[in-house]
Amino acid sequence: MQVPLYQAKAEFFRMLGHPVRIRVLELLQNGPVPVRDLLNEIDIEPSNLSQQLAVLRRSGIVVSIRDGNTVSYALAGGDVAELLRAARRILTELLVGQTELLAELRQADVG
Amino acid sequence: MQVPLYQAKAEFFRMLGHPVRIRVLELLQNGPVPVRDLLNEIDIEPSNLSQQLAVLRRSGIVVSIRDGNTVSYALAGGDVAELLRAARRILTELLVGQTELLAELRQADVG
DNA sequence: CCTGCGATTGAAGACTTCTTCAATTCCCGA
DNA sequence: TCGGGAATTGAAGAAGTCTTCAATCGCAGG
Repeated sequence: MQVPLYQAKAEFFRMLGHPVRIRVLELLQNGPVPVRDLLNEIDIEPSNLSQQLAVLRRSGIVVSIRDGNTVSYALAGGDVAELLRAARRILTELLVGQTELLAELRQADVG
Repeated sequence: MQVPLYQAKAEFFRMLGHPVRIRVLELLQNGPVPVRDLLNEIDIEPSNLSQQLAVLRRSGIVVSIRDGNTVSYALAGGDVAELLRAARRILTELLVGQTELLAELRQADVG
């Protein structure tokens, strides 16, 4: 392997590290979606969406399918859902942790 | 929720998007590890490691524990292992996809 | 108290990534 | 073949992240 695995992983996570890209992946989870519909959901300029779609395409996690005048995107394979679920689980813990911390800080204010 | 969830997720993934941070999380999976040992494994300047550890700490995914003169880091909670496994599964698919693509390109060269 | 080691911090410049713009491609229908 | 809508591209400035440096903190031992 030319590229060390931990670097490939880091690149992979960086690819996920953008709100629009996350939303797109979530929207694609029930099958292909036309760019037009993504634009409807996401409230962003078309060219910006295209840029983000290009990032996803380059990584290989999605593919684009042209049908006449409309282009649709679809997940390339695998269990993206599972990844996002795992992320949500951890994220939930982290946010709970922060809430508790916040509560303690408030206590400290009062006490 | 003040911060939309998809933005929190994006920040979370961005936090993971660095080779050193990934390695640290992997090294912490069997329990706390002193900074000294991390430095031994990772080949990076101490101050750089500290910066990356600070990123992890700020996100809440790890905590630091001081014992006399040595500081150790530990996972704050949850199933980071599962997340990394899910990531590896997808990553493997993606890399296989790229390898196949490469093979096709070579075919095209010959044919 | 002072020295030294382990680790952290803040700041600055190099480097990446984001957003936006104008220009372009692709395809359909007239 | 021309017009027009859908989507993409390339480029440029703004914004963010990385690496490194010197300075600092905290603690143990002399």
